[in-house]
Amino acid sequence: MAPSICWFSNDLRLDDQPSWRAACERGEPVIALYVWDPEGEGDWAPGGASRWWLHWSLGSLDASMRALGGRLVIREGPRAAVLRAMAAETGADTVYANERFEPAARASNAAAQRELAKAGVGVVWANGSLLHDPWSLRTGTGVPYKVYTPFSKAWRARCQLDAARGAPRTVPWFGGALASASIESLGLQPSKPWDGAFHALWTPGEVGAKERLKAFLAGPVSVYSEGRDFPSQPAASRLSPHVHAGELSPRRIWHEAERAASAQPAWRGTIDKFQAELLWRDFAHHVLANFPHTAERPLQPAFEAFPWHDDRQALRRWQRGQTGYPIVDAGMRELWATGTMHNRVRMVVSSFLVKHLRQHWRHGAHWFWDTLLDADLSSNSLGWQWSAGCGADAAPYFRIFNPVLQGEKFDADGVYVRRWVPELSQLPNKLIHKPWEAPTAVLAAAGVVLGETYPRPIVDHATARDAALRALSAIKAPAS
DNA sequence: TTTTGAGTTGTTCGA
DNA sequence: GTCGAACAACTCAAA
Repeated sequence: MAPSICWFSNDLRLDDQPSWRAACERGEPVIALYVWDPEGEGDWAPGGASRWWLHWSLGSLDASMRALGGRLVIREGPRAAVLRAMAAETGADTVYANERFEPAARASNAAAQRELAKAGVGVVWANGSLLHDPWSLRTGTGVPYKVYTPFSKAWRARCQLDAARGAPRTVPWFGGALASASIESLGLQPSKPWDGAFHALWTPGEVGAKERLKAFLAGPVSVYSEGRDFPSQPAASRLSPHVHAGELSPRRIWHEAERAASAQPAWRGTIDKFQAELLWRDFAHHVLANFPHTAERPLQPAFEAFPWHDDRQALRRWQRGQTGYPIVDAGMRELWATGTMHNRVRMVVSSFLVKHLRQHWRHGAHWFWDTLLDADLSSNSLGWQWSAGCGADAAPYFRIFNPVLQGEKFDADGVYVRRWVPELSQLPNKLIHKPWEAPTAVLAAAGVVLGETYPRPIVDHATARDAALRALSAIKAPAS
């Protein structure tokens, strides 16, 4: 019988990996293949931070396979051509792969499948990245959901979650010699070294992912529901980059969380909250898969006419964490230094960009895409459109975060700001989120010179808020 | 078809 | 300082 190819993409794991299991269980020789094909991702080729992660995650997967007596074969080029060539080279007649749901990836995967069919090679698709496929859940009238709550209710009522299945015990490795590109040759590492702090914070790969999940469910999850809004508390799971790379299956996470809840009944509520985030992730994929234009354009058509500003200088100051609003700057600097940003702060900085600076949400989406280790097209698009008020379940027009109040509420002791904006660290708690209100003597004592050691606010909150509200009313009720 | 209740994460103002 | 209401009107989803 002919060998088969297991084609890896955003599923860089062996545990609960349906296409890997299917390929191994077929019993014929298996080739484990990763194809580096950024062009197949359309306008959303992996950003810098995602590439950094991918580099190490591929290494981890290859190491796991070598420990099992095999290896990961890596090739570069258009997926259709690479897969077809590999099939021709090995005589493989079947490709096993997990589906992708982002519009460009879906299209190029479909094209690859057609190309393979011409050569008599079949593709067997599985879903390894979502709890549930994004197509079958529909409202009573048969259309996709646009609101999270009914989506989640329908999910809980109608979706059965299969058990997670461990890695296959034996792998019938393909015996022939196959050329493989080295991971280094893919050029995934940054040319300028901005990833200095990453290694201390992250362990890309399935092993690190499992450890982090275990550690999270052993303790921090118990305070997740109350603590997750406070950026200086260690209550976040920090699993998202692992999930994005596919090093953990969402199904595995769900079941492990369920197990923790059974062992600790008092944690039921907080674990519900945590599991709901997995449903949000599914919801984001549901929205992008069914409304494929929403990576670029607003779900709500009225927002096509929104009067965005185009101020490169302001955008740059936002990106660099130089807006003069400490909580915003702390978040943007955390992002740059660590490849992540606390969720609460993501909302604050995105609201600030689209409401206070009135820069198009796409600018923010692109910056996050390049700098976030967990950059996920579905979640990123949903999140930015939510912040801008133009997407599914969007924030109401009047919900404009006040960066001072957000700081005072969620970083009352200033621990988060002091960590990321050290030039303000000597200010007292009462002023750390609004240094421009500090008396001269206090500023001097703290070694702060506004406009020199730390910027003055780029915009006045009240003024910017009013302008944003006016802009929003303009697209809802155009002046006649 | 029409109606009804609701909509992740907020702020401001006036009492 | 605390508290409740207002902040548009619309869209979504289900009854």
